[in-house]
Amino acid sequence: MTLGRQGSDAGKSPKAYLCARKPRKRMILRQEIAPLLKNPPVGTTVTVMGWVRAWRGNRFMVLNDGSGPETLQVVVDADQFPEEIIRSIGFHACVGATGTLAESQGSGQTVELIASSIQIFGKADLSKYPLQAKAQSMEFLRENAQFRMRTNTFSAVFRIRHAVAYAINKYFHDRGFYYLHTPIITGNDAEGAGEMFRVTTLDPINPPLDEAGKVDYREDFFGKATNLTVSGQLQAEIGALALGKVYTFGPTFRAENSNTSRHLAEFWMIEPEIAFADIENDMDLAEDFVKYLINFCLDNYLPDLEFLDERIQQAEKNLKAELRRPMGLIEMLRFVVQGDFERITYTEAVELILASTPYKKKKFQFPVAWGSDLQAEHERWLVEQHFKKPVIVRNYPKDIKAFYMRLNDDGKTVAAMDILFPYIGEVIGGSQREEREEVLRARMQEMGVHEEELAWYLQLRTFGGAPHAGFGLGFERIVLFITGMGNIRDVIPFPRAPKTADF
RNA sequence: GCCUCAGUAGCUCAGUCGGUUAGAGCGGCGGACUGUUAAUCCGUAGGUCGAAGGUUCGAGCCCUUCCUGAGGCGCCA
Repeated sequence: MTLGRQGSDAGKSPKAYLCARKPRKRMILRQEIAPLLKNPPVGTTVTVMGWVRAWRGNRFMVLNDGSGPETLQVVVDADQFPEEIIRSIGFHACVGATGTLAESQGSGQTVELIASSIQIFGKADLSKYPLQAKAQSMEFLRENAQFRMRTNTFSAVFRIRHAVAYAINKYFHDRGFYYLHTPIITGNDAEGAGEMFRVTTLDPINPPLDEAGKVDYREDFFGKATNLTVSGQLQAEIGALALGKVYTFGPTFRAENSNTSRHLAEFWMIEPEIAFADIENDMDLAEDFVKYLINFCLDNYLPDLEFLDERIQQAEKNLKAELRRPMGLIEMLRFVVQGDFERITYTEAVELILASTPYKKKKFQFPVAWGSDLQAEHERWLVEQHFKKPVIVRNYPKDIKAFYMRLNDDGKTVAAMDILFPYIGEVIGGSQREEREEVLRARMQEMGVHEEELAWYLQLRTFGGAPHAGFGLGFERIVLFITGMGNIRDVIPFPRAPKTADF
């Protein structure tokens, strides 16, 4: 039995993963299909276990066990097995098969398993089972999330999701960062990143009231009003100003009524925070980091990416040429990691948009002016039409950015940066943090952030402060980009969004 | 939260100008076949047309409200 496959663990002896004791008699022993097919031991007896992807001609059973996108065709001589066994084989039934691995007589695969014994683990009654052996809509599969990982598309998506998560931890670990767990329940109401979910144990029908007749949170579990976190950044800064380089990687919650294919109410976010760093260091780290994640998937999960690439091309075959993606998935991923991201200032971005053809032809719906935020249509023009590659925009007007971002010498802009990707828009938002106590205090006042709530945050500047910077990467957004999926709800196993909390 | 589109069989969809008994492909079920590649062939069952209300002699189709989904926008990662 082997764990791990194309990753850095591949090639190690399978024994390394088993405990030292000898296999017991009743222990289930199987070989996983993806590693088996890398170097197929033709002529030997093997046992595989998985779910039936296709059952053709009462003779050919195609198995997949999730170890990769690869399938193994099992040849079943119906006369050699009881009818009950044969009748139990069907789409997405769970089956084990033992037999001899042989060169395939057919043309769709190189090897196949000639079954000598078959074990039915779980039948799937096709008159009731919702999925079919054909292309199904993403929406339908989302409603049947208990089964969707058995499909080619979603098993590939979730293997890639794993790969990205692993690569994140590996990247930071290899570079001396420490993984910091910031709180999921927070008493800060000043994180400044949108609407929050209230966490309470008070009776919602009959809550305790204070003298003013308002809900008395002094009687709540934590003795104060608490919420689910919208960001671990402020706490990560504590870590950076002690451990030097830290990152967080955990769930984040935003109670915004966002109905788009790029937003979730519960998503995972990576927030590195580094001491002794300015906005330039921050951009260098962010660019190197996302390129690493993409390269890791290209190097270790290419079969899954190839499947997803093929799937997108099939889906877009019937679209008009101008609606199709200009590049295939893998082609685009290679393109992104090969070149430098374009780096421009907000001011330059505004100038470029004002000089653009769509602006002159009044194709943009929203006005463009220095001081207002770039609209999605402007960002898309910059990334997809003008530069045709990822773009980092930095030095935004201070009035449209958060209080903790470092004020530039011009007094008008802050050292903030957004990385914009084709198709998915903003994938990273970051900044150099304001380390000058008096400037920070003034900014908090300006933005209406109460000092007393963030006294500890200000103290990081009073005592042993340092220039520092960091950014937030939306985990599902980068998975969305790497898999080429169209909706962020399809790259998280159990999506949470407005009116959506099934499973 | 806003705009647009959609909701008809298990799935994907067609349904003309409001008119008799609502259709197809796939899937299911029954059978045939057995070196297939989403196998193929024959047969067959399956619908409260998203919900409620309204207009009309008559509504899948028109009107109102609501629910759900998709795409776009805003908020952001």
